[in-house]
Amino acid sequence: MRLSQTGMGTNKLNNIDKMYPGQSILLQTGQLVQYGAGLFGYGTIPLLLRREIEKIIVSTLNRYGCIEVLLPTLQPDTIWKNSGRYDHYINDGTMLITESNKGTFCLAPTGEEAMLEFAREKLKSYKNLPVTFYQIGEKCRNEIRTRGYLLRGKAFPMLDAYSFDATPEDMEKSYENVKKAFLKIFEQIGLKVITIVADNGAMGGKKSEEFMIISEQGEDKILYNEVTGVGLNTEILEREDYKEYLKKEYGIEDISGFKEIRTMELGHIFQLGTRYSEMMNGKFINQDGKEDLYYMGCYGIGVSRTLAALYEQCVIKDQKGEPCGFVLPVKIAPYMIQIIPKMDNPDKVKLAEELYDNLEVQTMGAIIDDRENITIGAKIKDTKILGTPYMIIIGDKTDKEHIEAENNETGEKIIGTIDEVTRELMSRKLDSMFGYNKKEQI
RNA sequence: CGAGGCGUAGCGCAGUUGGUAGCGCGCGUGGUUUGGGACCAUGAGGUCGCAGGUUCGAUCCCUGUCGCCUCGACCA
Repeated sequence: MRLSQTGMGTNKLNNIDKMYPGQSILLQTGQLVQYGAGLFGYGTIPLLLRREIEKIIVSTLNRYGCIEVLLPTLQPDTIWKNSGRYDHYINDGTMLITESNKGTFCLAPTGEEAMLEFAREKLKSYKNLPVTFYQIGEKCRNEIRTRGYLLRGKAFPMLDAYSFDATPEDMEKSYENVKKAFLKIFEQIGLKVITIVADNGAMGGKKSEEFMIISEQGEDKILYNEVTGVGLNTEILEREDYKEYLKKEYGIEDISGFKEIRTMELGHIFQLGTRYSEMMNGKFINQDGKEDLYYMGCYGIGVSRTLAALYEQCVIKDQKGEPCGFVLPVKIAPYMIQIIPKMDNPDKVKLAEELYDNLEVQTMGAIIDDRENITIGAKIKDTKILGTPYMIIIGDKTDKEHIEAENNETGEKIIGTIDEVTRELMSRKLDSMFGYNKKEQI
């Protein structure tokens, strides 16, 4: 990418939001644009980073046997009326609708209804089961209170997966399968998550767990045992039968050693049982030739929330301790290297272009900062604004035989000829990718 | 929906005890610069969120309204 084509000027940060420094930087530098409470536009780097997250989600779920599909966000009101959730979602203000001369349409806040319609067409026999379908699509929820920019928005990309099984035992297996996949996904993205027990009340199933990262920026309070790693959402304690529930479903007997901590919810999984199949007539033909209801599970990851969490985790600080930008992990950074040529020296520009072509051919993802009349110092700072992990300055001291790539996080320098440096960067990129592929075992 | 805060240039903010506005950064132009956020000169850019009211006159005071942020309530 040529920075001269992006409209990016130089950026100076002011008054960074202490609560959400990462997203504050994105907004101040125009990488995120706010249109209203909970409504955001994405600049190219956050968008590409979001795609990287989505790629990890898709490739992992596929490896765990799930099938990707895509459902519409704009849906006819009839499917919501059929499931009986139309009034509920309209009354509590969550679901946005739009009237037209062809009837009323709903902007889907979640996907159970549409996915059940989709699945019912195909999963007519027990021989078709088990199946887990998923999509990554835009969800719309008119949240009564948005919060933390991307962390709780009104329109946001979400992964939602739905499993269909013939028996409760199989549902349990599907649930555990997706749970394992989710853990793998967050591991690959580079976020440390814990799974905790959640209240399944609203969804009406048996078990429910949340994927949390421990963070003061989160809006959830959980009880957590640091020694055993067992945690639960405090909302559980509102259940009258919470003691029996924790013991029976999760084997948790004593919560006296649990401490209250703040967390950010990135994913949530549920065993739904037959609740939705009952409401929407989700049936298949069993071995005896009779109709049975699907046992379902549903599973979600907030993609934009995960993106926000990742950015917040990658914030770096200057000497004064003030947030000054990001360094994204090599594994997932849309662009690995930023090349900064000395623009008034035609030879150096030519060398920089050669290096840029080299890196692009190697598909490493390179940015060349070919903006005119911006000092090298300012361009160096801007590599941190974009979060590029490495930079290479092509200045007076640089030539084909002597190039330096600097790691933006550690300051470490890779020095060598243009080919040597390219090769070293390439191998680091491959290592970061291969590193997790190698470990991956189902 | 309850409580609090804030709406003034693209961004971050001053300010006017009422006389229609400034600063820093950014942006345009000319020049000098170019290895860790350069400098000089010179410009462009704002019906001070919106609507009423008080007043000779409102960005400022009053009322209403809309928007945004935070805390709470809520949250598949």
